[in-house]
Amino acid sequence: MSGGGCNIVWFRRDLRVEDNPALAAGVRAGAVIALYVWAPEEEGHYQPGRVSRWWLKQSLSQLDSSLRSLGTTLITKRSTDSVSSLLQVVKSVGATQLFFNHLYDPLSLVRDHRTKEILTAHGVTVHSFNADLLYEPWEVLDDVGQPFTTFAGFWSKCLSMPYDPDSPLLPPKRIISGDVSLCPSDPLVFEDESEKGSNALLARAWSPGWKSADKALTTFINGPLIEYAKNRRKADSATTSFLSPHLHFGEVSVRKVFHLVRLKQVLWNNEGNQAGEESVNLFLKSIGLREYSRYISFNHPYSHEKPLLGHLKFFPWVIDEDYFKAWRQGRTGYPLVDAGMRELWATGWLHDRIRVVVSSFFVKILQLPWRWGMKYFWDTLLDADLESDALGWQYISGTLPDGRELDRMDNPQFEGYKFDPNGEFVRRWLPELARLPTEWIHHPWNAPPSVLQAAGVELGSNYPIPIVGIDAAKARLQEALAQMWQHEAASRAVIENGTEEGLGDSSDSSPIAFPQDMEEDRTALRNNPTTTTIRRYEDQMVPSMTTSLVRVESEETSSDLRVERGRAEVPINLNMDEEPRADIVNQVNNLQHFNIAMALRDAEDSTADSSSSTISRRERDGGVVPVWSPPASSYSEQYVGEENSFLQRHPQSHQVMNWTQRLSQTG
DNA sequence: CAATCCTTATA
DNA sequence: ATAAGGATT
Repeated sequence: MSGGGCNIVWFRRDLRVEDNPALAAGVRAGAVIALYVWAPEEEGHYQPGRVSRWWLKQSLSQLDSSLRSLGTTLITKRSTDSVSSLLQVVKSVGATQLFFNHLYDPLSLVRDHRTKEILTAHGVTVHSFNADLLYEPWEVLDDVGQPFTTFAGFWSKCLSMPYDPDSPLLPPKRIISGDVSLCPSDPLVFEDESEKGSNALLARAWSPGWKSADKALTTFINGPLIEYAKNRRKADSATTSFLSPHLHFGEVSVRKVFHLVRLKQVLWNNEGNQAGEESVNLFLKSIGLREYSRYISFNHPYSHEKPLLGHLKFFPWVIDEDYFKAWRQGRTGYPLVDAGMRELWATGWLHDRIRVVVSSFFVKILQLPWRWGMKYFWDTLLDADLESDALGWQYISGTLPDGRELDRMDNPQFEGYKFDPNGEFVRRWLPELARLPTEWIHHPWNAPPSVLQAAGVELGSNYPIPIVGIDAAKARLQEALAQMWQHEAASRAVIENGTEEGLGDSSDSSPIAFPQDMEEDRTALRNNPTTTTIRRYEDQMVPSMTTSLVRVESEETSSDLRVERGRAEVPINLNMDEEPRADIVNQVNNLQHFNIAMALRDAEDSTADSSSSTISRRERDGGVVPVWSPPASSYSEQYVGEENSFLQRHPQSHQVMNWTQRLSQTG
């Protein structure tokens, strides 16, 4: 087939052939070149982390084999600028049309707009589609045509739209391939040597790709779904859908999920099965939250950087990298928090409830800047998703109109008994506490010395004393909030008096920089752009000793226990018992090195001085990506309203809402 | 039946 | 924290 008049289908986070509107349209239009462009530098701070890249690699390879069975292959390009890569491919294959599916994160909104402009200017017809949502953000409006500002309103509107979400499309029967020889693929590198060991562990628990996505969906709908309402609150239950990473990469379409769940609901309804109703509603609600995260991102395209409710910008964050490190490494002294953070570290996964616990602890008890926590989630979660995570952290930080109040402090001890009443979750991830009776498992600092001794727990030695006491945290939070409101009022007064802005605002004119060890080494990257980003960010590595291994020893038990617990400890079924565990046995023997290694790492890390350099470096690098530069306009509104200037500077192709006025009425 | 206590959920 | 709903008296 000659390249003339062929169509490019640009895959991004829609790595599937089923229910893929862009692919379907491309196939209908004629010969297809299926393209994936890997340009992580475009994502700025939010380049995919180790586990995301691990996932992506396999998902792409499965997409490629699907495409091959349909008649073409996936062309991959390594790039630092998607749009110019697209142009190159257009030229080399002589394409006349481009098809892609919408994304709603701030960078994609801008990049896709630019793509449309530039390619159109080059005579290419660009078609874009909704493949990620039940309804496009601009379709879901209230009675007066404004976007909703609370989830409840948004979601009930979604559920009562006058038309159903589009039905899932079947995969194409056959794809007429464009001339792929005109456009050779670049090899894409998604992991470096240092990451291989950590990544090897992931494969025991997860299998990326649309096939597993479909399987996970069916398994969930036919199994755990009916009990979802009951079970979703248990910290370590394997009763959630485990669909989030699949959904993030678009391996299964949310519309398919929605339709199948709805079918089940109808079925249960006809059987008079009431139990299923609540479960279905709750599960669909979690799908709805994902929708809402896109909705928020579209309507507030700065929400990953800036709080939606402006007052939070006056919050006096505690800039303490030792706190931050203790949180990341699960050494805060609060067992539920620590267990969660160790699970995240070792597996890239965390139950939804525990995400709330650890992030709330982060913001309210440690009072670290929420963006640090969000960035860590982004770097370490298998289902890292900018829109969802931004929504989650803003919810926790009290900057959504309907989020939690910031002054409502959650107590990890009580939450522990709520979500992990028998302490099983804590014992699994904190083997050093394994022998502590349930009575004390969530507050070892209160346990009598004799109990601690019997359990082999030495507070301050093999398990930390709480790094911040609850009472102290409460006091500090009250103080911080008072200060925040005071500054907020002062700033508003300044504006109302018509005084020139700028007073007292200077410190907030740019977000608090990430600690330096969180930043990519861009120099290395620029010198060698074909490799993945080099990071000095060690938390992306599984600790040489994973907690599961510690457990094996501490419980001095045989392999069958390991197998049985291993099932629960990793989210998805796999046959751990078939694995020869020589590697693990080896590491178990090195158990004692675990804490030492950590201590050494701490010592090394403390030499790195974080802070100031980050921002200027970012500014210098601003040419490639539309870098977020916070506008210098006033703070007169309770809701941060400056994204209008963002939109003016970075226009979007999708319809843009004038929601600002609407928002300021709500607060 | 109303008042009160208790549980639960909270995007 | 608090509001709603359920259970209890």
